[in-house]
Amino acid sequence: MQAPDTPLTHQRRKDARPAELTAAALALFVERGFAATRLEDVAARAGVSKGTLYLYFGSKEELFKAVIREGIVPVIEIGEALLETYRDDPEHLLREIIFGWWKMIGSTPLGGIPKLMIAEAANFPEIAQFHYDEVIVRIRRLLATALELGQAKGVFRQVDVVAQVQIILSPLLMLAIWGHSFACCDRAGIDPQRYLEATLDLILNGLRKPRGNGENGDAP
Amino acid sequence: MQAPDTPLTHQRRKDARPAELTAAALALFVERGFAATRLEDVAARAGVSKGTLYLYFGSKEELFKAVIREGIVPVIEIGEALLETYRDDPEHLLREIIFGWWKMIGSTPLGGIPKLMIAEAANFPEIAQFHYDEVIVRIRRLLATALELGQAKGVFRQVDVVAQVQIILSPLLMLAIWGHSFACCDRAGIDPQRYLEATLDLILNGLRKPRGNGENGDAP
Amino acid sequence: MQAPDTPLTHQRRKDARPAELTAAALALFVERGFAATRLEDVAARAGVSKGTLYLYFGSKEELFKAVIREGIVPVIEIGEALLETYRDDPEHLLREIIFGWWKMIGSTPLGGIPKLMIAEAANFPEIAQFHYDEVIVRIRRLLATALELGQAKGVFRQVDVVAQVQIILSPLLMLAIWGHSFACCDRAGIDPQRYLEATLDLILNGLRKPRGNGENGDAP
Amino acid sequence: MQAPDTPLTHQRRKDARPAELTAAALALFVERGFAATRLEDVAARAGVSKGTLYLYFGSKEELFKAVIREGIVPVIEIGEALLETYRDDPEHLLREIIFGWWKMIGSTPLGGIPKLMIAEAANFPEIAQFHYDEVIVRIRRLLATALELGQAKGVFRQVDVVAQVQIILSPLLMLAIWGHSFACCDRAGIDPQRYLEATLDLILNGLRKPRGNGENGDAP
DNA sequence: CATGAATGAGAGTTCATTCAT
DNA sequence: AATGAATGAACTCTCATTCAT
Repeated sequence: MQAPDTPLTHQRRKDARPAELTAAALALFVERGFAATRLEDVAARAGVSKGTLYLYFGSKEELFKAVIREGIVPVIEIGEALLETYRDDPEHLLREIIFGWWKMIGSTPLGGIPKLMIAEAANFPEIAQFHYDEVIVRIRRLLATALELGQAKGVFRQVDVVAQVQIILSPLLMLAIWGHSFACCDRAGIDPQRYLEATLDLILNGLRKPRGNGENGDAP
Repeated sequence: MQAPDTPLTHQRRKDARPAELTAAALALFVERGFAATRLEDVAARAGVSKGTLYLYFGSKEELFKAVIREGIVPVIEIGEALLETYRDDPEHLLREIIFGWWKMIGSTPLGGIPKLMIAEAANFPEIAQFHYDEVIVRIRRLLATALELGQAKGVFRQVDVVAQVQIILSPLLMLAIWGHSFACCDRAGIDPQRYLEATLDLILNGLRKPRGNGENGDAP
Repeated sequence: MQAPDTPLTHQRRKDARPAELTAAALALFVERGFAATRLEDVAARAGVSKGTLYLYFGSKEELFKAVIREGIVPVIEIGEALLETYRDDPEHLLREIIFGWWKMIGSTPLGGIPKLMIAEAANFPEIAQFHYDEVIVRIRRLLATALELGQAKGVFRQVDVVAQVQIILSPLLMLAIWGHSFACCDRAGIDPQRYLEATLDLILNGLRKPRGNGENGDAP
Repeated sequence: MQAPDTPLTHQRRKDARPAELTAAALALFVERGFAATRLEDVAARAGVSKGTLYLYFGSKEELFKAVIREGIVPVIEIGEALLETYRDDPEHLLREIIFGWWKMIGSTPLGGIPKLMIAEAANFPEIAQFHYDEVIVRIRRLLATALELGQAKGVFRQVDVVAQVQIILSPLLMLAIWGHSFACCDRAGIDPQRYLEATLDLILNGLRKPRGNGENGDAP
């Protein structure tokens, strides 16, 4: 059975090229950093010649921008959909966010973006701003909504939501970052599932309203 | 009779040079990354000429190694001393570790090292290994001891200590990293003290053995 | 019944292609120089794709040769015809040569060729030689003949014909060159007609045998 | 007998370098054009390495600017001095300008600048403007003054001075240009002295007021 | 000790040229 | 016949490193 579409014709390649190139670039930028990555290596990894890169991206910086821009599209609708699905069960919602993030971002090549953006933020302020506005802010908002939902439902105690959101995100980001930095030094590297379970354990226990008495957990 | 510090000034400068150079290098490496930092800029920031750098460090990589090596000295004794001082009060110990780290490391130029090492770990595996062995492992051990102390004292519940140590470290590292990356995008950036208080709040509440009834599931 | 020019249009385009391409190339070579002209721009100016150029010219240098070769065809018969027409009136002949040259060459796109050839002569000696032999030498010969005619007729005094020919040509060439170089800097640029009239004025007055007395110094 | 100054010390080289480099660049830019000249060749011709160029000039274009800028300094005072010296003898003044120009500019490496500037004017409009304002305009002014002086003295007839200035300059410029373009094709190339004599001959005869009658030469 | 002029390997970028469609 | 995606050699420019002063 033949696929009905023309197989690997010129046009087909051309359409796929940008994504192939940004994928190759992402991998190398994450591994080596922007400055230490040679465009020739990016091209080679994508199976093309150095010059071909310039048919699709005007400069190394353009390529970098494209890499970052593509890294956000998937992130966005995922979480917001979860919000609707698990509106009634904040703890379950938190679990879904955390494991969903790992499945769709953290464990994929996109998981390298946090490391990359952190390393290059100071060198590319405008890209950093873009990433901040389009990714970070939105993820924080998602988490904040989850926490507030839990508080409204009386499941979570009153906490500094703004701070907690950033705190809760940290172990997730560090998990992804770790995999692209010290993982190789870390002989007995921990299993992500176990790490995420422990994270959820700490967070839920840390946020949960104490049982028994109906009072606020912060009261002495 | 010569003032005793006039000749000393010259001598002192000479002795202080390496530290001045690594300080300058640290600042720039953290800001721009290793590859994107020009030795000329490092020299200029330290107030010397490019060639002078090579009187003290054989190469750019040597300089990098020195920067990392110096970044560990302070880390080490601080915590272990704390361990002895607060052996009887694990919650207080945790608080001292966290705020002590911020005061002595996180808020100082050394606070840039996590960002730097994360970014360059893959490019310099042996330096990464060194940093991992000498810094990361020891900090983890310190925290692990604190947790185990708390468990032994019945203050903390039974948890996955290996995982929790890494999880607890994450918000601290991210605080330091943030200050050297997205902080400038983050108009309403949170206050470190507030952030650390919230961190401690989550951790303690998350680790604490539930009060009153002795029948939490984790209890032995 | 088909309109007879519909099929012709296609055919005609095909036949006209080389000329369209050399015209586009001439314009850009003149404006930017050979090395600084991109074949892609030439193709775009001619309304074809880059690859099409290679259907007609084997290389950039081939294209350059073609441009130069075409630049000579018109030059040649013009003047020699004039020679016959104005054989009896050397002053009129000179005027016709000068203004004819301006009308048919200098003020047309071909007027850029002097600038182009001057700029590239050293880079393409063989093309320079070709242009020299086929254009320069012939124009000089034409002018020399005009001068000699005038001398024979007793209208012009005895001068160094070889030198005067080159001298007389200079203002013409410079007029054409100027239009493709400094013209844009030259706010109060002079009108070509006025310039050519003044040129003719100087030349004729400079060549003319003094009236009345037969004893001008140059006369034998 | 030792020269009293330190021979070829570091400092001495450094002072001489820019001029050595612009001299080398001038020669190659004139020969090949700006775009076709490789900086490596410029460096080699000046006896330094590629990188050294960048210690003195920030880019190829900067180097080009410097080349052009240096080409004007000598031009300026020469002529104006002549103006004072030969104020009383316009014909002699003209002769001095023409032969002085040849000796000090035309026959030296600076003689390549006209060709270079003509070729590159369209590519570097601002440099062209600079050269136009600082060189061309001033030379024209000098010549115009000479003509007007001659007219005031009754030696030259009334002519279109603006046009004549440009016309008179043409043979000079073409002489210089020729030497850097077609000279090699021109086996029987004319001797500059003879060419300049003929030029002066044409100009003076062309400008001179007819003898005998005191009337304007243009009158019929 | 300290300097900074000089180097040259290496990276980003351009563009003439080719060739499958 | 015409296209334009792909190539890779060549060029500009950078910067770690050296060394005469």
